[in-house]
Amino acid sequence: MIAVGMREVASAAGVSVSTVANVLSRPAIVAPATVERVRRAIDEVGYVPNGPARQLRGRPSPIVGSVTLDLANPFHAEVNRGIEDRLAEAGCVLLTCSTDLRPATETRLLRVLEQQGVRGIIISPADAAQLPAISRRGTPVVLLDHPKERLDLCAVAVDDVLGGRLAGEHLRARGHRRIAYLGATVDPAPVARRRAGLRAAVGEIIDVRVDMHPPSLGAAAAAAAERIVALAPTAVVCLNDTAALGLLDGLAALGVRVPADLSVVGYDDLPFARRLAPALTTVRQPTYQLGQAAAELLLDEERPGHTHREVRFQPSLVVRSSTTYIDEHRLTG
Amino acid sequence: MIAVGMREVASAAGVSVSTVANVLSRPAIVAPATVERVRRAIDEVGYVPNGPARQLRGRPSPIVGSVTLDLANPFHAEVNRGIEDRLAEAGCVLLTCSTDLRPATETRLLRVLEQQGVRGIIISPADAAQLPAISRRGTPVVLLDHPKERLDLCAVAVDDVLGGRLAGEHLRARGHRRIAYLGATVDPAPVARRRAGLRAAVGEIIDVRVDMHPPSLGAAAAAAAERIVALAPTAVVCLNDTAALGLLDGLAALGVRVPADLSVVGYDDLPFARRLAPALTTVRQPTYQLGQAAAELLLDEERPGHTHREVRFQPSLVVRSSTTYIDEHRLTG
DNA sequence: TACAGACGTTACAACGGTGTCATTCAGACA
DNA sequence: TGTCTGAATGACACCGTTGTAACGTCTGTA
Repeated sequence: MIAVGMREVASAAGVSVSTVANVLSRPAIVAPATVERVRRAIDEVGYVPNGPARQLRGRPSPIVGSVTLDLANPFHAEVNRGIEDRLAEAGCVLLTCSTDLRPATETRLLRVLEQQGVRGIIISPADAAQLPAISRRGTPVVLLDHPKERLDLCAVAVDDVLGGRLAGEHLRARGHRRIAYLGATVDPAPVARRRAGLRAAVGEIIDVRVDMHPPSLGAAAAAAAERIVALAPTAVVCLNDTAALGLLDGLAALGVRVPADLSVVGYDDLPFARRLAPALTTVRQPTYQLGQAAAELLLDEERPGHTHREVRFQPSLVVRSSTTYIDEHRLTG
Repeated sequence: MIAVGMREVASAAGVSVSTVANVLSRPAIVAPATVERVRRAIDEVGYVPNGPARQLRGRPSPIVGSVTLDLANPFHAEVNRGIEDRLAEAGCVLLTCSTDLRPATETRLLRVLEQQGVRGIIISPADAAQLPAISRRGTPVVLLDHPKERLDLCAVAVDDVLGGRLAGEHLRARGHRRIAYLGATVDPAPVARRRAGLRAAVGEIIDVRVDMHPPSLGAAAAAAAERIVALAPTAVVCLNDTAALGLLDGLAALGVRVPADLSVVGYDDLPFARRLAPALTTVRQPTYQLGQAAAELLLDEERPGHTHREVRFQPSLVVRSSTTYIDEHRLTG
């Protein structure tokens, strides 16, 4: 229980702490017999290197922090897998946390990560204001699924406007004119851009805004079903699949048939989307690649001539059976 | 970009570093005017405390590590929320990572967490062997969703045997006799116990084992559909809802109707379970409470008279439409 | 035998922050 | 005026690890 450090290893092996340090950091310069002896002593006394002390001496932290909006959303999990796989090659470890869309939580998490001197931060921000300062103070920051715009940071983003437009064009082509958008009272930037794309495609949209902080996103969407029905749209575009899932729940409870009475579009194409009743029309984002690109940019920050840049991906529409033609709707409804 | 430490703050405020330290740690003993001056200097020079240096001097880390089997599984996300909420009260921050069921990854993650001197570790282990040693060396470890058994650690567990039994009894009561179990080639301990409970309830089970490391769990389960159908069971119990989702996909592709041709049971009651086609019969675990209890146990580790103990929860069966009576099956099939 | 050079090992000073202890100084009182 | 008290501040050693530079030893050569 009492701390065992290099001192204990050294005395167990009958050498100085410097030699123990050498065995750990540059074993080539130590006599093989000594290396062996020290290694044995390390196992014997149960020595575990002290990370903070190493960091204090200038060794970089192996930890990269990932700050997500909602860990419960499998979208982030898949992105993280992309990040992790790339980082592992560089000997780093990814530790993730969730802000649940709360700026105060985000600030708290960022402060801890910066103070701990993590190797870098990959973040889907609720509020990007404080990020450039963190980057300037020396902790690399990469924006994820968030437009770079004028921020002096690296960013990986999906063309959200296009995503929204794809959904809108799909619905218009099927005759829909009264289209509702189910969003959060304060949409994160990328979500707001999806809405903008949708609006550009359909001319006008009926806004339905719900307070959806995780984990009640699904429940909030379900509760919004009644409000939406009262507004009599023929289609609803949801800010993401989790909200769409909740909405389907709420609609089912009201006896509203999808898509006969109302078409529903999601966003993200989560694994469950194609197995829902009805299978969900949604917009797919390249999640794994998004993560890989973010990790790549983060690692690039350490290279000398680095300049901040943005990598952009394209979303694609996945048409399933939760959307249908408005004429068909009129006939069957 | 050059590191700004207490030295810079001190000279900006015209005091010594000791005084700066005092302002930060024990502001009461410093003259109010000085406190004010130092605070201003801190903002002015953009000082951020150096966590590793503080830790080296004995201050505990604010970070608690959560090691999960599969971060993409919303089950873990919900558990983490329970942990986080409780930890936040204690001023801690939860950082999560995923082993994807790989013991090598688990070892790597645990090593980093221990070396960083985290405040504690909450883990759903793939392999619990190395955990007691970590605990003994001074990093508190709490087992999550894993039985304590003879391990000298705190644990939070669900009665997995009961969970499996509930699924089994449900199927037997509906006339099923040929029951398959869809599991992983190496089930984590709690999953193996679910199987044991199932077996105890139904007498004999047809084992179908698939290599399902995340993220291909769903795909692997889908691919197993054909094998399962060939074995002609009347019901399948899946190791969790994600596998059940994949299996439903695979069965649909084969034209097998659920539950008419085959009943399917999941485990976890993830949010999407009740919206699937058909709505999934599954076993629910108290996720959020599981997390809270784990956090509670972890915090208790720091108290003087602490002794390791286990907190156990009960699962419950949620019957939906993916399971039906075998007679009905015979008639309609 | 003396000496250069290679090799292996070690002493030491940092890294940034903290607590202990000593020091300084203003003000109060005899 | 001298002494004492208390508050406020600062000098310093230490936490565990690392790189540098210096050390000692040993081999081989002149």
